[in-house]
Amino acid sequence: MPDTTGLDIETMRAAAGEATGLLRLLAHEDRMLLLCQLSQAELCVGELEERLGIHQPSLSQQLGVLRREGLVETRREGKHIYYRIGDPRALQVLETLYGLFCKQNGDTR
Amino acid sequence: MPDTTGLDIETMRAAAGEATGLLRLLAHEDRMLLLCQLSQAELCVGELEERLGIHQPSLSQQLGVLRREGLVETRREGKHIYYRIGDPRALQVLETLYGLFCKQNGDTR
DNA sequence: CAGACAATATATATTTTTATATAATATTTT
DNA sequence: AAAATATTATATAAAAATATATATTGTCTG
Repeated sequence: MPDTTGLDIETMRAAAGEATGLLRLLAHEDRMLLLCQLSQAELCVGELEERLGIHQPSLSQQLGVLRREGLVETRREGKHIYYRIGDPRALQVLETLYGLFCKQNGDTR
Repeated sequence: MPDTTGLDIETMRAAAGEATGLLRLLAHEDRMLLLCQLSQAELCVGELEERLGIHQPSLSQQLGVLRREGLVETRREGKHIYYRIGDPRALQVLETLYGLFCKQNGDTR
């Protein structure tokens, strides 16, 4: 574990604020699933809807949250809008969580 | 990035539920700061209060949340109650966040 | 080009959850 | 019993989540 005790409280609070800001965005089941999908491939809304079984307006709303906060980026292709991860920090947290909650039980995928 | 696309949606949802459950607990500035302190040392409430400048009842309330959810464990010594981290998963997420939000700017501590 | 259709986004209202502050109470040691 | 420390209860405020309805944008057909 890294030693954070030397940091003054103001600095720590600032970092904690940033960190919790990111965590709040990730701490939502649908958004988490969206990001997991997007960590594997760029996908359009319809594909996400099909894979996750989330109703379109909910989907679009959560994608909107992620977009406004910079966690995902988009690209339009005809009537489809493709989403991809746009924040490497989110990706790294996702990776840690994968190790903790998905990889257990000898699944060495 | 690990490949999660092969997991069926039910399994993914279950894992996402667990993961977001943990994240919700971490996505709170005071709780985050508490856990950061406790990642370095076992501390009693008074010490936490002094280090973080959080009012005692707020502190106790958030410690209560963390305790009920198993993220921290306690030990009594006289009139003091010492807290320590009780969930290795929390520790690992904290470590990732430290790398992303605290270690930047050439701080090689 | 108008009109229809398909994909995605936004707005709004409602409910639920979470946070915050204060006050009151409990526990343990001396 | 008193002092120090910690916990719980309660009320209020603020923030998120959810569902439903509606709007926008682009494409294709006749």
